[in-house]
Formats: sequence, C-alpha cells, structure tokens
Amino acid sequence: MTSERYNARETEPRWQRQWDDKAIFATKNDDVRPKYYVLEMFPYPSGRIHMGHVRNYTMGDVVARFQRAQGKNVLHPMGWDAFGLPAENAAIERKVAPKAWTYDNIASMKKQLQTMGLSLDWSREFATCDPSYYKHQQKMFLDFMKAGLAEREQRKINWDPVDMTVLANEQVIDGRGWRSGAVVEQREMNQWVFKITKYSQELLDALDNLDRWPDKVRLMQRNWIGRSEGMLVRFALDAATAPNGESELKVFTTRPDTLFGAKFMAIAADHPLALAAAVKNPELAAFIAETKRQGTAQEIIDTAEKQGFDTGIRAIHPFDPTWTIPVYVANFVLMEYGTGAIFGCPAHDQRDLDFVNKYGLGNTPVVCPEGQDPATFIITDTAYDGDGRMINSRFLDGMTIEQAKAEVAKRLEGEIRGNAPVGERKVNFRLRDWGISRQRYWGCPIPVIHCEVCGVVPVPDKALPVVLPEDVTFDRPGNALDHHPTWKHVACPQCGGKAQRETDTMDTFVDSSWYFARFTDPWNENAPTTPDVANRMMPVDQYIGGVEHAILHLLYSRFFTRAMKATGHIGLDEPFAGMFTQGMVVHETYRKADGTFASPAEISIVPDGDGRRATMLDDGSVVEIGAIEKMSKSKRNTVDPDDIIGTYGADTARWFMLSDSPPDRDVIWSEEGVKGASRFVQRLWRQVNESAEHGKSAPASRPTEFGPGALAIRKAAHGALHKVSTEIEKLHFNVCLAHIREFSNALGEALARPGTPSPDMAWALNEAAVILVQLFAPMMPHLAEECWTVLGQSGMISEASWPQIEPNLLVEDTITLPVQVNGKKRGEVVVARDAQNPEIEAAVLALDTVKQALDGKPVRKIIIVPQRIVNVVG
RNA sequence: GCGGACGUGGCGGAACUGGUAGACGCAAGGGACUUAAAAUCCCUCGAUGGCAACGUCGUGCGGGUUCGAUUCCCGCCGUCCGCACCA
Repeated sequence: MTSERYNARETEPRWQRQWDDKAIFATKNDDVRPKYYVLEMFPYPSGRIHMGHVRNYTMGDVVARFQRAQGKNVLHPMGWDAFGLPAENAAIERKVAPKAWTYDNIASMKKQLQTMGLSLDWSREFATCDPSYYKHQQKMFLDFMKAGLAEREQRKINWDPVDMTVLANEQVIDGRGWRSGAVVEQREMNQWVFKITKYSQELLDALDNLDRWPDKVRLMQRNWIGRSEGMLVRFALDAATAPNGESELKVFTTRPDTLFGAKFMAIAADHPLALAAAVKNPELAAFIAETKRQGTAQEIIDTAEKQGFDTGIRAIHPFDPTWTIPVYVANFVLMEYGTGAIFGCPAHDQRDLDFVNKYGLGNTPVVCPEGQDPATFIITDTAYDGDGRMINSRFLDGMTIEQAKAEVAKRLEGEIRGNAPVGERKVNFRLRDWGISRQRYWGCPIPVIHCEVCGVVPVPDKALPVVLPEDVTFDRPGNALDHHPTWKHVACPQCGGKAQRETDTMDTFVDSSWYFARFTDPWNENAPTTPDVANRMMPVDQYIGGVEHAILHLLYSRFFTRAMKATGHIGLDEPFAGMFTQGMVVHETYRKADGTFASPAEISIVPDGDGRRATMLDDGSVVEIGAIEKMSKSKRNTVDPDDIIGTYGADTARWFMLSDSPPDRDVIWSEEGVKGASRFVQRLWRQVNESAEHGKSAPASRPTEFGPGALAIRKAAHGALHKVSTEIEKLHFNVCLAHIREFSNALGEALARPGTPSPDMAWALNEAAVILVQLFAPMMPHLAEECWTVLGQSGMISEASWPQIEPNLLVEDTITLPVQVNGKKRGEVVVARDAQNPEIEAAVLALDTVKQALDGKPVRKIIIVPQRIVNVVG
C-alpha cells in the first residue's frame, strides 16, 4: 500500500514523452480497421490557449481515446487557422512581421496544448498560412472559377471603416463589424464571390439528413437560407406617368392571393425605377438620398417610421387594366431581397397597414376569417394574417388562401405580355452569395491577374502558389499588399503585356472551409486532397466547437465540400456527419471598490455567514463578488490553463471541465470545483494502489465462484462499464463522470471492509480497479497510465481495448419493485426477476402499508409494469 | 415582431420510452483522527409536522389527459439564444 500522493507534475510529462516516442497517436491512412474521424475546431493562434480551448480539446480527446479503445482507426489531427487581422494589428502595434508573430504564437500554443496530454496526430499539423496549404486553396479557387462557382461582380458590399475591409453578410452583427464593432457602410465594389446560392435548395434539403447535428444549428441554418415560395409578378406601368424607357415593375410576393387588396406599390431607394423617376424630381431625389443615408442599421430600423414618397408613377393592376396603383419609394423596402419592390396589401400585412394609415391610402380586406360576416369585417389598425375565405376579390371570392394562390398563379402564368408571362411561381432565398474579397495583407492571395488587354486572367497552375511577399510595411492604413512597390506588377500570362496582380486576399473563412479535408492527406504536394484517401477518411464523424460558428463556418464548409465535389477534389457532400456545439467557460467576476475588476488570482475568498466574502490579497480591501460571465480579458475573470495545469495537473483540469455541466451548456469554472476534481484524482490513486495490493494475493485465474461481496463489486464494475459506454457515445460526459464516481464510491466501501479479503474478493477488487482505470482513462489519461502500471497490466492503456462487459452481471436475480397505491409510493416488494403477475400481486397485497393505504377499500385494479413498478388502484 | 430552447434543493446538475424526483459533485453544518493545521474518514443536508415510526407538500404558475406527469396537451409568467423593415 502506498501513502504517497500522486504527483501529476512528475508523471504527466513522462507519459506525454512516451506517447510521443512511440507515436501511438499517428494515424495510418491504409489501416484496415474502421475509421473514426474526430475533430475540434482548430484554434486561431492568438498567442495563448484559453479555457475554452481546454474544454473543446478535452471533449474531443475523450471521444478520440474512447473510439481508439473501441478498435477504430482514429484520426484526430490539429492545425492552425492562422490568417487574419490580429497579425496585422500586431505588426502595426509592435513592429513584428505578421508571419513571425503568427509562427511564434503557434510554437508557444503548441507547447501549451502538449501539456494537456491530447491524443493528437501532430504529424499532420499545418497552418493555413503555410504556402504549402494555401497553394491548394488557390488551385481550388481557379477550379471554382472554371466551374462557375467563383465569379467577379460589382455588388453592394458591407464596408468596415475601421478594419478597412469588406465583410460578408454573416460577419455583420446588428449593423456592425463582427470584429471591429464599427458601424458598417454600404459601398459598391468589385468583389470575388463564391456562388453559394447555387446550392441554396440543396444546403437546405440536406439539413434533414444531418441527424447527428443539434436541432438548434440546423434551424439556424434553415432560417439563414430563408426559403420562401411565392410569385414574381410583372406590373405594367401607366405610360403617361412612367419615366422614359420604363414600362413595368417586377415584384416578388408570397401572397399573390391578396392582389385585389393592393393599395400601393413600394420600391427600394436604390431601385432603378426610383433613380429614373428622381431625375426630374428633386424632392424625390432628396428623399432617396436621405433614405440611403439612414441605411439599415439596427437603431434606425427600430426607431425610424415607415416613410414613403409618391413617385407619381402609376402601376396597372394585372387583373384590371383600368385599376391604377400608386408607386412609392419606401424606406423599408430592401433592394437586396426579392426584386427590391413590393405591392402592399394593407389589410393583411401590419407594416403595409401602418404605411397606408400614415398616407391615407385606405384598405380593403380580401381574406375573411371563417365564421365572420364579410359585411362587418373591417380592418382599422391591426392587420389580419390568419386563415379564411377570399372576399372582395372577384373570381377568387369564396376560395381558401391556397386555392386563391393557385388560381392567381394559373391565370398570370397563362397571360403573356411581351414574350413572357405576367407572373411566374418563384422560390426566393434570403441567402446571398459569399463575398470573399478582403482588402487585407495577411490572407490567401486571390490568384488572378488583371490585364489591360485580356481582362481577368487566372494565374497558371505552374505559377502557384502566389506567395505573400514578406517585405511589407504597415505605416499607413489599408492593404499592405496593394502598397507593396513591386509585388503586384507582373506580366500578363496570356499576352505578356503589363498587368497587375489582384491584391485582395480571401476571407479567412475560406481557409477553414476545407482544412478538415486537407488533414486526410496533408503530405500531398500536388493536389488539395488525395480523393480516394479523403473519401475513405471523411466525413468527420464527430466535429466539436462553439455555437458561434453555427452559421458562418459550418455553412461555408458545407458549401465548400460541395464545390470540391463539383471540381473533383472529394466525393461527398457533407463534411460533418456529427456536430456538437459545446458551451462556454464562465467565471465569477470580482469588482473592486473603485469599480475596476480584480482577477481571481488577486483575491481570496472565505465563507461568511450564508455567503462568501472576497478580499484583495495585497491590501485586504473588500471585493464585490459579481455576475458569472464568459471569461474575458476586459472582465479580468480569466484563468490561465498553464497555471491550472502547473498547479493541479492536466488530468485534474480535464476532469473538472467535464464534470459539472452538460457539455453543451456553460460550465462555471470555480476553484472549489477544481479542488474537488483534484481530491478525486488522489482518491483514485489510493484506491487503485490498495486494489493492486489485494490483486497480488488474488488467484491467477478467474475464480469459478464469487461470494456475495465479490459479486456485488463485480456488478458495480460491469454496471458502470455499461453506463459509461453508452453515455460517452452520446457525449454526456457529466453523466459518465457521475457513474465513474458512483463506482469509485462502491469500490471504496468494498476496500474499507475489515480483514483480509477472500481470494475471490481479492480477484474481484483487482478486476474492479482495472475496469475503473479504463473507464476514466479517456478523461485522465496520465493518471490512467500510471495506475495501469501499478496494476501490472502490460503495454500502455492508451493502446488497450475497452473492457468486455459480462452481460449476466447486468441482470439481477431478484428485483425490488416500488409499490404505489393510487399513484403514491407506499412500499416495496422484492420478487424474482421472472416472477409472474399473480405472484407479484399476492406479495403486494400482503404488504401492511398497502392494506393501510387502501383503508378497507376494495382493489379495483393492479397495474404491473414489468421490471418497473406496481400500482394498486383502490 | 418572428422562430427556438430552457425553468428541478443554497449552487451545478441527474432521472430510460409516462413509472421510487433530487444520482454525482460543490457549498454548508456536525463529528473522528491530530498538540495544531493540512490531508483523510464518518454523519446530516428540498420544505413542513413529529421524540420517533411516519405523514403532508414539493420539479416556474394555472388547468387537462392518465392508475400514475419533471416527462404528454392547452393557457400564462420568466430567462436565455438566433433572425429581424424578408415582401
């Protein structure tokens, strides 16, 4: 028996070296066993790992180690999402080159990650800023161009005036840049876009099959893609009122059934018709300018009134040439959605109703709720958007909404004006193409050349990669690539004439849209992937990361995989078969008297009455314990993984990360909690050593008979094995840990029994310890290796197979059934597992507590749920 | 505004498919060991009544379905998240 405390500081580096020396986590692509690809979202090399990383990578490592023990060929790689703005900011602030800054950060973060004891295959490591990586990204860009999946277009873009770059729609949060927080401006620019909209329907439909994704994420993507079914309707314009050359106005509507309730048309401020009308109308031009100036920032949408300006143009109702409708420019119509024009049916749309009430245009209800008399159905200030029958709608009267939609579609599709039908059914998507041009230096160069003669010319394959120059300066704002004196000046690959390189780089989300595929064969210098290897190792079976990427990264990756398939780089559509979004790591905040925050390391907390009291370590002043919030530098409530691992060891940190909260919810990091985990580490160490001591006196072969005590501990061991195995598959780590602790408690009780254990007991204790160690090995691998040695097991536990369950130990000969009378628990009966109902009923009715509860009333019914419960109804 | 999730002890949370609510941990209280501390071990720990056996209430609130509801249905209240002038 040992009384020595387990010393994580000594054992952890030792085992890490051993794993490394034997390269046991290096994955072979030609392994014949079934593959299992587990991946955590790769980190941005900011310089230090934080607790969020610790949580993310611990979860992934548990899965990896568990699947490895299941006999799978596990792929568990790591790399670096290394392009991005912070490297340029560092260059500006600290005068270090982005490249040097990035690779230094990678080196120190890698060192930190290695202290966590993660079972990673480091031989596949790469950074997205390696030319050997982005070379292939450039190749795929060119392939996408050829396939019509990458195009250059003039489009309205989101311009971040602080970061001085374009942002994708997904990167604009509440009208502000997701990184800088600056109010985003609208500009017209030439942009490279990926044609993600070509896959709108497919990306939507395929969500149904992603059954191992969180519903929440699938729903968010569904909403983001935003499919709506409706009609495109071409309204003719009254020639006398229309500006020169304009003859019609096209609108998208999801409610063609309400056409007879139309009271006005509204077009966006930047709609061509509005601009045409403004030419001869200064007041209108002023209104348009004002509306554009307001933009669509959040505050304006919330506060601004619905405003319109009558252009004087009159549209003609598609079903009645004598019926004209005024056309307004309105501040609530977006050029980006649909056709940038609507028809307003105020009776059945609240926004349209507000608009007509303001401008006195009136309303006519055309859908009447069932059971309401149409004569008395009047709309004043609340629009009706429910079901009903058509009224005031000529040939539609009496129809349901669906029938009316179908009838309108039939008639408008059949009516030809010019050489096209007046209306057509149309599915509209909210999703827009992915603008990838960024006016930044530290990103993947877009491999095209602009020639005055030939136009846009792709860089020839053999000239790839287009490498970023390193001699750049950041002494003025904007794109350092563009400022470079020579880099962009090249000869046109086609005509040899004077030409310029594209100086925009790709959105860094492009880098992370295919790294998972590159991990399958990062050694291939000639192509992004080796398709048959990628097809064998993909998809990622379990992807783990933060919910903040639910739309951006995950949607882009789903698109990119399809685009790679279309260009022959991979043979599947969906990159991630299983997706898990983990919660954040949160911590209490501490506020000093002067209002500034104190860090957890600066304070001491002691119990104080019902609560706790915090004081500063240096001067003893009282600190207010504040709200629990996401760890952040500004709130100073971060905890440094290095400190935790240095003090308690990686195993303790890993265990606590998994213990308290369900993995998809936030976990509160607390000093007490870590201490609890640390206590458990020591407790396991003692138990295993004690069990190993008994194991020495145990018979060499499995006894044929076990006494009740030995049987009980064996049942506890195999029961825990069963529960942990099923819960770990479901990623219910907190539940797994509870079962492991429960089992450890049972083992502790068995070990505490006085006297020398019998041979069968000694054998059972040793078996229990072996199973216990294997159960916690995925979470605490270093401790497990050390215990494995103590138990005299051969090889490393990291390479050992998951223990076999003995199923007969999971079933009891007798079971204890709770007994209810009228739904209230009144007692228990112990019966044989295969006891028949009459037998159980007799036992139940014999209970005194049941007789009392029945109080002489006759038994009406006895419900027996096999193996579960008995309920007596009196 | 639209969509979604959630609401269980002092706290984090557990509970299979409708079947013993509160597993496991944290905190707290009491005790043992110790000169003392640390470490460790034992006991208590939803509320309420009772010396106790035990009873009553209890999973946000109000209803419903059911032999039985934390779980299913309806209506509220609250919290969190996503989207948002989407035609």
